Amino acid sequence: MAGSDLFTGSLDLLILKAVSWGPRHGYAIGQWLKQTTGEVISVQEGALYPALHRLERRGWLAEEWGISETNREAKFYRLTPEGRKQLKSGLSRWQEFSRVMTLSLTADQP
Amino acid sequence: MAGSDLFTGSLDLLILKAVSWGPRHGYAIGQWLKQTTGEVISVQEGALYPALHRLERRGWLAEEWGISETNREAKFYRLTPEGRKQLKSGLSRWQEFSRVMTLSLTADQP
DNA sequence: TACTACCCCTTGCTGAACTAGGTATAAGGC
DNA sequence: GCCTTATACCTAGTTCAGCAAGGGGTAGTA
Repeated sequence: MAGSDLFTGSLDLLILKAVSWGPRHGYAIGQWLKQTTGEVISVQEGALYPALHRLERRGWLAEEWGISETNREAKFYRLTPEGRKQLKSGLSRWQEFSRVMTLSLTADQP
Repeated sequence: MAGSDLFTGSLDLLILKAVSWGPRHGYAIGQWLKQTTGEVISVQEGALYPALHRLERRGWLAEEWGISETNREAKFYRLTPEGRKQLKSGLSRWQEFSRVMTLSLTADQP
């Protein structure tokens, strides 16, 4: 399929979700993805950071330098109001999509 | 997200499913997709036909000219043994992916 | 001192889907 | 006979997400 283990387009949604509880820096977002999705969805840094910049460029995220929990410089991403709107619509889009997809894939001969 | 309403990579799987009951020509596959997925997943012909050629090139589909139900020339696609194997693994891949995706997207603050 | 974990980034490439066109035939209405 | 609609196939050019494979630098620890 596309790439190795991602259905393209899902990463943006996961990122928005990851920062929905408050500002987070890129590396922490990557860690969260790794933990919650396990080996099923693996996101490389070469995909993660460009995605963050993309979402920032669209105005869905806002970035700000700060200090991480381990006392290092880190760029924190915060969900903008527009980003929260996109998260909401993206969630319902996902639900509709996965519902229809599963329905089709388990359908009997028409 | 990617494109307008597809999660990239799902089309191949849907096509394999569409021909799992027996040979079907491209146009009929498009009609089936339109019917079962409604407006949620819209597949343009400009995406469908290249996808069919792609799957044929991979050896997952075999093509053969024939006559359609409406008495026209049409190219029928049949699932090869390798294609059936791919359908099976694609299905479980989808289940795993959608499970993890939904889990992550509905997760509470960690 | 070396090593690991943390934290950021880019370039070049592949490939799926979109946009926007094109050709041709059968059936049915006028 | 002619026009429209539905059927049935196709391609070229573009966009853009993700991958592979690198890069740099800092804090803490052995």
